[in-house]
Amino acid sequence: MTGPPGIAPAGATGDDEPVSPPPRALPKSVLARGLMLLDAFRQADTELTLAELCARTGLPKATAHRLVAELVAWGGLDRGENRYRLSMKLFELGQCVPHRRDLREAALPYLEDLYEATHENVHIAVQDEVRTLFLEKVTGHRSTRTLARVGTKMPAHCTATGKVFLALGSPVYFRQAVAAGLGRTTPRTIVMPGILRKELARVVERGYGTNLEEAELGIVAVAAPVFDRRRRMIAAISIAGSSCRLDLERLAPAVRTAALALSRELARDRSIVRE
Amino acid sequence: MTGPPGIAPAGATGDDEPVSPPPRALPKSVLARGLMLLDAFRQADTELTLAELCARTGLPKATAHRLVAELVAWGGLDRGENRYRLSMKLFELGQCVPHRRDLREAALPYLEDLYEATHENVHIAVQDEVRTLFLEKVTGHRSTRTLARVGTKMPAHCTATGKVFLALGSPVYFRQAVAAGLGRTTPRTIVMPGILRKELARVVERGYGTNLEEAELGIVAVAAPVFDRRRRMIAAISIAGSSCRLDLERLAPAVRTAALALSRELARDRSIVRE
DNA sequence: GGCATCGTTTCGATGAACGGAACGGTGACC
DNA sequence: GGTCACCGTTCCGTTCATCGAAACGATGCC
Repeated sequence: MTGPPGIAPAGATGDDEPVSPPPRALPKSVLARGLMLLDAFRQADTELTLAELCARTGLPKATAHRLVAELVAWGGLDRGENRYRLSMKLFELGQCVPHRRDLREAALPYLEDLYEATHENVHIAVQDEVRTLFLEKVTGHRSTRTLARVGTKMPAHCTATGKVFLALGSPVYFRQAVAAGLGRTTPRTIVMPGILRKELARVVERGYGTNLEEAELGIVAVAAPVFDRRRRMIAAISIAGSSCRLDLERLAPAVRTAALALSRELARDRSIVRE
Repeated sequence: MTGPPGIAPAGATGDDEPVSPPPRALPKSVLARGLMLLDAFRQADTELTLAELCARTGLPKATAHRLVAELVAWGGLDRGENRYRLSMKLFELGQCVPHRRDLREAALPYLEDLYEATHENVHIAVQDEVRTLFLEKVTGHRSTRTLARVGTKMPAHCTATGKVFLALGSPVYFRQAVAAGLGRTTPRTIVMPGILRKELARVVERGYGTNLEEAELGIVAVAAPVFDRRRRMIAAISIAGSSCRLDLERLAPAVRTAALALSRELARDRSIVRE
């Protein structure tokens, strides 16, 4: 409920709550409340205390205590001296996600080939809402450190993989991304829809997308699309590294070739098709 | 229901349930029931229908239906035309598990080095109860296909990484493993506790463990321990591949060196210490 | 020693959860 | 095309699991 249950806000005595508590409507269902607790770990990873969990979820102490105990019993949380953290069981569960598992296993050899040729960061990503989600990242000692992490999402409009999705994936991606706002993360981020559209046209024309320090200063990337058997784009492969070391023009064919080979393999045997 | 609600088959009134249903005590808690549904996907990955979920969990249809709907609303399950599957959100959640994330990120460059030198399967694993859990696996086109998959567990006594844990990890590992039974998976699996103990002594002596077709015929492996800053073993690195191509004696120093370098790095900066 | 904050436990009121039963749709089989 | 089997979905009266304020004990800080 958005409206506070009391009388109209302008009333004299009725203003009991001093504006401060943003009372997220708590889900009534026990299950939903328990799952909120898991969600609480997603932004601030590391460990959380019971009090922190209460603060993040808005649950009363007693309730959170009970539910957390149940999550620990299930094995989803580990507790260490008044601290809770996500447990290895959740990692195992996450690895069972079929779409991700099959795609990773099929892609990894190609990613390794690219890594070996460049020794830079090699990714495979899928589209998730308006963001690009990194399924896997291969990196080494000689690779430039980047922000991209496995399992995290970045805005589509400022990443090479995301741009490929915006250009070659479902048209709704572009609309959604613009509607969500083209946030600026570096001075070189493309924030004007018109310019982005031109850029995406170039992606279509060339068959690959680039990122010229648009997500992170000093980091450039090049990405190519992976298709399923019905020519629908399901993933993107990219190489990212230092802007002064990477020659994107030269790398683009290699990335495209890898993506093409993976596409062919996917078309051949398994059905990594969304429904 | 397996037992028809009619009269007892053999006559006597007391024997209502004809032995067949192993009535797992259903948890009363809603949260635990909901989590059971997620667990149901762990063995038989891929997709499940509502009826299959009921069969696996023992939940009544109406209850499962309600809870599944809630899991879908949370985002943990995707539904596609009367089919449910684990969603990408669970993958993301699994990637937040701090222990696994930090260890993987620190280890990956060393795994890549080993991969590049051998082009065989390179793993990093931790110990989970009596099994060895693969946190990461690097593999390529030229690598021999093996059973080991990221996020899955294998018995400790028949894997190279597991043996290193049994030999150099907490002494309870060995006791637990023997108590759980040394199951045979190939003719070369070591199933006698005495022989295993001798083998583990050799691991201590040499500083690395091997697996000579003990988990999978035709596959051999060599593994070395990774220590935290307090010299407690927290992981193992291994190389696995075809028994006719891999020279374990020659690879062992490389694996040990990588594990040692990783141990030093872990001791240096981050605290990947179990509480 | 007082104070703040933490995690834990208690317990009676309450309503969310339960699940048997009924319903509508689909595909296989005869 | 009629029947059957099985599916997912919805309904609804009963009840027991869930709730959370309050009290409690432990801990650390001023």
